[in-house]
Amino acid sequence: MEERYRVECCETVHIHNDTVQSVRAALPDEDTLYDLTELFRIFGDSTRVRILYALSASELCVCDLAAVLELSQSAVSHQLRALKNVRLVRSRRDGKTVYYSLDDSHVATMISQGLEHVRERP
Amino acid sequence: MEERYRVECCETVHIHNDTVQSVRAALPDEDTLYDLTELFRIFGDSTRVRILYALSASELCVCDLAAVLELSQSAVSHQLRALKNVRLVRSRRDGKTVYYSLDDSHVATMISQGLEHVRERP
DNA sequence: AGAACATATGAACAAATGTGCATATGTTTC
DNA sequence: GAAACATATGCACATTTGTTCATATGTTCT
Repeated sequence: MEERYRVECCETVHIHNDTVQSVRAALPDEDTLYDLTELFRIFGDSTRVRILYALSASELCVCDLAAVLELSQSAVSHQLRALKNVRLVRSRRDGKTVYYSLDDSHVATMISQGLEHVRERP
Repeated sequence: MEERYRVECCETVHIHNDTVQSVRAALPDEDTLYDLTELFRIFGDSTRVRILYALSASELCVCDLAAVLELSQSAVSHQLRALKNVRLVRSRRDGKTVYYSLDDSHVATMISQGLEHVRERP
């Protein structure tokens, strides 16, 4: 699925191969990059962003979330599982009810950074 | 595409409707939520995450990026456009070459928060 | 034990999306 | 102006992915 690439860039050498080499070296190892990608991939969905934002306001159970976001219980539950897999949220059970909340401070930071970004310019 | 929802949550009232109401009120307005979602959606792709990470190391031209990430010029260019649309990257032209860099500090912060997150636990 | 309720999950389908191909645009050099 | 090069873009297609439906699991209460 991937076109063959050239090690030298742009055929000519007016841009240094050194840069390409050093940036390549600066990339995290493949596992870390995979995890990072997976994290942002899970972050990158309308429903999940809304879930995360709601949870940044308050711990909520599945049913509350479904009500807040006007989604089916099943859809919310599926998405919560995905969020939990990358540790964006955590859960605790209280009787029949399962409460979800943001897992750690990074999540809240990312959301607030995102908000600042979109609010910065028209 | 969306199941009808209940305003009261969980049929019974053991979880307060107050919470649902207040969380709903705490959600950003629809436009902001749309932009935030769009931002994270663009963030949430393997190729684009790698592009952003590479750019966090150094300003690069399209061709350099293609070489660094071992992707076709076309694929990189398509993704750069998407990244530019949500202002995650910016570009400057120098002759035939177009250089890309991260747009602002939020982007770098989000990446580093993401990295910290994935590195936190096994 | 059985009924009622909250949540989780598997399968299937519709919709969204990334990539390659071909080609267009923009810039420099001869 | 034409050729060469770097980048951009429209289209088509294969893959991915979010939702629904039906059902399973887990918990409480009588």
